[in-house]
Amino acid sequence: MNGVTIKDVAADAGVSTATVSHVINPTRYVSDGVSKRVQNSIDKLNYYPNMLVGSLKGKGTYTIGMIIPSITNETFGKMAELIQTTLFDLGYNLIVCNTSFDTELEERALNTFLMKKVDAVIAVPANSRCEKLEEIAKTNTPVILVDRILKDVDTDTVVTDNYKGQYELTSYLIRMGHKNIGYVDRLIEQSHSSDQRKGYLAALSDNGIEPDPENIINANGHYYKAGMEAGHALMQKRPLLTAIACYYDPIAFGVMRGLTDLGYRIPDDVSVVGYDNMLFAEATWPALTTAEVPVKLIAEEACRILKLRLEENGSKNDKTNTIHTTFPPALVIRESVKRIIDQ
Amino acid sequence: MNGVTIKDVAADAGVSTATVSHVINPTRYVSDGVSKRVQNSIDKLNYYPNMLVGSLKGKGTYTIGMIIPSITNETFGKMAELIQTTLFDLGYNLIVCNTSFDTELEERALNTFLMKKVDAVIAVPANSRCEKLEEIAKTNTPVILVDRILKDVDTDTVVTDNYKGQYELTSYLIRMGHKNIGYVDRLIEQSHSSDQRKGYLAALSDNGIEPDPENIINANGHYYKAGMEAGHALMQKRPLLTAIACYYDPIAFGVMRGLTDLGYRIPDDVSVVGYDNMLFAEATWPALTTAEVPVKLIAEEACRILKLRLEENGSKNDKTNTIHTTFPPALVIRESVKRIIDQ
DNA sequence: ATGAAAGCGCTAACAG
DNA sequence: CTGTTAGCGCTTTCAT
Repeated sequence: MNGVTIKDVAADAGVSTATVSHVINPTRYVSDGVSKRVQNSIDKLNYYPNMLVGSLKGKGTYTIGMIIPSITNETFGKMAELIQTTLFDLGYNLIVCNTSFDTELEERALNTFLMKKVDAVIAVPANSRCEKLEEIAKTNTPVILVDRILKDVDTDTVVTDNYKGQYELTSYLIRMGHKNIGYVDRLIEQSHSSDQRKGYLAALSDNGIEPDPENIINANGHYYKAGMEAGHALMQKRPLLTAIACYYDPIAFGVMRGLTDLGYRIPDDVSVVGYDNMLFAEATWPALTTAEVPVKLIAEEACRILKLRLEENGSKNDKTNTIHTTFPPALVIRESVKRIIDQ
Repeated sequence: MNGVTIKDVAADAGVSTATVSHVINPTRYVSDGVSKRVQNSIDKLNYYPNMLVGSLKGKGTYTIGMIIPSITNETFGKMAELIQTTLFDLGYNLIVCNTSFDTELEERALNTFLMKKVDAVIAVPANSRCEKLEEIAKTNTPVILVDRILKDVDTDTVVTDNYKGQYELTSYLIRMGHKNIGYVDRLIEQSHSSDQRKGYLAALSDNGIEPDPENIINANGHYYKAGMEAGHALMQKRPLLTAIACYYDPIAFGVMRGLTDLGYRIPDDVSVVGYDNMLFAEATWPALTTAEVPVKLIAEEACRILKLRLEENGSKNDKTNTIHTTFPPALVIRESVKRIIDQ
């Protein structure tokens, strides 16, 4: 039976609740004998101090709220896990809410965070706007945006530089001698995806290659099948392409499969690169060259900032300016790109 | 600025805190005019009622604690996500703690659950024993075990029948004409893995095939590379095998890769089956025949039981007996098995 | 070296 | 129809 309170312990040990409190914390001297008696009662009764009460006394809840589109997504999942374990070490628990890109759900989740008095919010928002997050940001509850930025909100942000990631990947293709480089883009326009495409375009321009809109196609989904279709369609209308960059590993995998079905050999006839370095990218055939979102760095930085904000709130100092950290993805070179130029 | 309390609202609206409370909940009649005034103040001040206080008044925290080895694991991640979203609809939040199979971490997580007064615990325990969980199970905090069972604890359980899953998979191979069937097992002995191997062995015996211990090999890890090595080793010592069953999809993928390197064609020379139906199983070449853990059913059943227990606790009725549900995995037939017998 | 009691935010029983 | 107040579990002054 739970519901053992400090009173029960105090009664059992024959002391006041104050003394029990001081034994637990320990916030003032308690004689050895009394201390032991109290400990015994605690153990005997299976007493677990109610942390929620502390929040009534201005101590914070030691709970952080996190919204995320889906922990099932490999990148997001890793972030959530890393953040959770790091925060746990700092004495905080994480309430995670999956939003599946549903704005309404997102808002409801944030509302419960507010009612549960979370000490901070970590968000991978569904869209580029979120009123509730704007509202919370004005509050003294810290908000930290991860992997996605938000319009009209001034909060700390920790993001990937997808422009640079795709720029590097495309530049790599060019260094390997490719000039006719296709790009499979996502259908829905989001800030970070357009950054990625811009990186592809800029790399071409910067290397004296005129970008051709016809070399870009939109995949109809985020799954490998969409990649197969896109690969088919793109190669059929642009047979001279020697390389295809894709916004996402599963799409790249689909493109490889699709082109193989069409009789192309990868990478001998067509080189392919993905994006995200998902677990299976190492296991495709040929193994996929891609760019890796530095999830671990992002999670660590988010926690570092969080800790900072939490400490600031505790000491009632002036808030320092918002922090914006950007991490470039790392090029992961494997076997899906062929060098078609002499060294 | 947060920290707006019911008092602030009451003062702003010129009413008592009781009235504000009754407007929010709504638990007694409040005249239209007053009600509107209060609502206005609430909106104006951005008041969010403190849910944590309710728990002091015996209302529960509407928070559920979940321990899980790693949400990064595809199956566990799906479970956590499905459980979280379902519980959210029921008005509950989920505190997730990743234990990475660390018993000590698991215990600490459970301790904080107790101090945060979670209304229930959902656990995918790291091992077959967990004292803290035993302790909690004796309490009136419901404990629901998912995907793993625990010795010496009488709690509700929702698990997969891995014996049956592997039995079905192996029987399928036999129906397709295979008699020399290898098995790649995991290294570490855990209850559910031995079930799986037993299913393999039983399917052989029940079909008049004498199990041969030499046909079984232990993979040195859970990643595809371990599968490659195991595949090599197994085929080298048992060249007559026509099929290999693996305890886990990534291992099966590794076996396919490894055997392909050795010059075998899959499934023409050797058939391969995996286990878990991970996302990439559809995308391997050939697409992997495997068994799917019915994650959705498991999550739904876990939530159904949870709801039941929560309601019971509320109504102080007698606890009904513990519920033990088992779901069989579903056979997912794709292209990695060849029929070598006439219909 | 320890106890008594106020008070955190809110609800519900009691008053009017 | 609405207000007053005790009390949930705990911490923390203030007393002793």
